[in-house]
Amino acid sequence: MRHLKDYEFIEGVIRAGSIRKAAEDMHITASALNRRINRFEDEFGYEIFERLPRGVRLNPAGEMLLQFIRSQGSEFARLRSQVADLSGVRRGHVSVACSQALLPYFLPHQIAQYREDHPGVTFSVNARDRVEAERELAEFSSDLALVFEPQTMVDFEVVFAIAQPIHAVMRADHPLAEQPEVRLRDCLRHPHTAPSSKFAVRNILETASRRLSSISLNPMIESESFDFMRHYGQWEDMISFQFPIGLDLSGATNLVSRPLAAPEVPHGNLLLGQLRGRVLPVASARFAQQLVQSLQRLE
Amino acid sequence: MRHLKDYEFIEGVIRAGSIRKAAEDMHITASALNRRINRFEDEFGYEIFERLPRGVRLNPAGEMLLQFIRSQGSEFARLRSQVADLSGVRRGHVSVACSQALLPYFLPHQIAQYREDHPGVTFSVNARDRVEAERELAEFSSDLALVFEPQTMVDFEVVFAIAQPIHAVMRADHPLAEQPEVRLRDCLRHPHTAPSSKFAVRNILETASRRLSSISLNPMIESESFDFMRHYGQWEDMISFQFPIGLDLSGATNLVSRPLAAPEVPHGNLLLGQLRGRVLPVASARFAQQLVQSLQRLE
DNA sequence: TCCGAGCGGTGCAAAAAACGCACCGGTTTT
DNA sequence: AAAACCGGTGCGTTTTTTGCACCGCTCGGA
Repeated sequence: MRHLKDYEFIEGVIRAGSIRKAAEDMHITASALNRRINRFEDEFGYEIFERLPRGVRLNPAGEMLLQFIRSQGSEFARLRSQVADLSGVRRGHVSVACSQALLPYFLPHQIAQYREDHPGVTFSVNARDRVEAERELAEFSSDLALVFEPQTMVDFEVVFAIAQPIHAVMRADHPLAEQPEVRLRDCLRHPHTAPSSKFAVRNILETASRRLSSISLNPMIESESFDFMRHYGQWEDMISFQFPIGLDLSGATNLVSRPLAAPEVPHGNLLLGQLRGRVLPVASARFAQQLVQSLQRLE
Repeated sequence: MRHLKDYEFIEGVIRAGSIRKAAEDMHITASALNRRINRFEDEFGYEIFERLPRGVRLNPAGEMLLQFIRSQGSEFARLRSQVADLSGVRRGHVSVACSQALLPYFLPHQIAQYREDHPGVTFSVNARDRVEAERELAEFSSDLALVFEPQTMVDFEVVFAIAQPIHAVMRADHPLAEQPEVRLRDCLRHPHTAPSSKFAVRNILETASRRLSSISLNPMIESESFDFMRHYGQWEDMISFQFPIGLDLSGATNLVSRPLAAPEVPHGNLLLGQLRGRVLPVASARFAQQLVQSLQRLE
C-alpha cells in the first residue's frame, strides 16, 4: 500500500523520537526521511513535529494527526477484512488485551474454537492490566479487552459483563476445604497470598477486609503472578485468591478452590470491552460475539 | 496531499464510468491512469472494478472501498479543521443540503451570523428534496441536512426537530384573511396552488384533505417553486401553502399568511440531521449547534 | 572551555518511479 | 464491414525520490 507509506514513516519517527533513528529503523536514509516529513508538513499545511536539539516530538497538531492515522489504519484493516469476507475466505486479525486469568484456559479454548471455523483468522493475545488495556484500545493496538473492573472507563465501551466471585485456592487437606464456600475472615486467619494492588482481586479484598474488625489482609507472599501464588500453595500451606475463570483444578494436583461467601466479599466483574464508538473489523466483531455467547453459558 | 491521489483517481474513474474518460477529465493519459488503478488493485489484493466492454464499473469490493474513501476523506477534512481550530484561526467548510424554504431567509441569516464570528469558514448550500438530502449525507457530500420529514431515515440521525404548521398565503384583501387562523376546507373552496408531490407540504395537504368529505385538493397551479406560487398569488387571487420559516412578508407586498387550523391539518416537522454515527468537523458541528439554538428560540 | 556526538536540513548526482506515446486485441455500434 | 471505444502493454522520456556528503546547530562531558 504505497499511499500509506507517509503514515508509516510518521509513526516510525514518533516511535523513534528522532528522524535519524527512525530512518535507521526503517532502512532508509535520514535525508530521504527528513524530506518526506517536511514535504508532508508542507502539503498538510501545518507542522506536526517540534524540532528539539536531540530529536523531534509531536506538537498538538501532530497528536491529532496521530490519532487520525491510527483510526484510519484500523478502518483500513476493517475494509480489507470486509472485502476478504465477501470473497469467501474469512481472513482477518483479532488482537485481544486481557487479564492474566484468561490466558491459561479460557482464551486458548475460545480461540481454538473460533479458528476451527475460520482458520484464516490470526490472533494476538497479550496480558495487560486494566489501565494498559484501555490505553491499547484507545491507540487501536488492541481490538478487544477482557479485564476485571477497568478503572478510567471513558473510552471503554462495555460489550458484556459477567460477575465472578473471588475463589480461595488451598490444599485439599486444608481445614477450610471442607466447607462448600468460605468466609473471608476465616481465610485471613490462615497464611495467605495476595496479588499486587494493580489487580482487581486485591482491591476487592482490601475493601472487604477493611470492613472486618480486628483482622486484616496480611499477605505472606505478594506477586503479580497468580500462577506463582497458586503453585506456591502446593509447597507451603497457603491460601491464594483468584477468579474462577482462570482456574482449572480438575485434572490436577491437590488443590481445591472455594468461593468466598457472597455478602462479605462482593463479586468482581469481568468486562468485555472495545473502544467506544469504534466499528470493529468483522473477524473481531464475530469473535466478540462468540465470547459473549460463551460467557453467557458460563453464567 | 500526494498520498490521497490514488483515491482521487479512483473516484474520478467511478464518476466517469471509464478509465479513458476519467483520464481526460483529470488531465492525465489513459495509460498512466490505467496503471495506477491496476497497481492499486494489485497492492490492495482485490479487484475493485469490473471490466466491461464499454468501460468499468465498481464490483462489491469496490463499493466498500468507495464508502471507505469517502468516510476517510471526510475524517481528513475534520482533522484539518481541528488543527486549524487550535492554531487560532477557525477555518473549515460547512455543506448543507436543505429544503427550498430555508433558502430565502433562514439560512442566509444563520450563515451571516455564524460568519460574523468565524469569517474563515466557507459554506456550500444546496436545495435538495428529502430523499436527495439523505443520499448526500450518506455520500459525505453534505455535512448537514435541514429538511421536512425525510422519508427513508435509515442513515438520517435527527439532531433537532421543530414543528411547523403549514401556512396559507393569500392576498391581504382575501375574505379568509380576516381570521387569525384558517381551516383547510375553507381554503380548498377558493382557487389554490400546491407544490408537487415530492414536497412534504403536498403530502400533508393530501392526507388531510382526504379526510374531508365532498371537497378535495385541486390545485390550479402546481409547481416545484414555492417562490413562484407565492408570487403568482399577487397576480391572480390564489391561496398557496408553505411553511412559515420560508416566509417573511413583513416589509413586502399585499400578501398575508395564516396558519392552517391545527387539528384538521397536522404540523410538519422540520428536521436538522446528519449522517448516523458520523463525527462532524468542528465548523459543521458548531454551525449545527447554532442552528439548534436558533430553532429553539423559534419555538 | 573546547570538542565530539547527535540532531535536522540542503545541494547534487544517481536511481527509481511515473508518465506519454504508439499500438494491440477485443467488443459494440453504425 | 468499418468505425468507435474500451482496457492493457512495450518503450523511451520526464519527473520524483533517494543516497551521499556536508552544513550549522545544541548539548554533554572531558
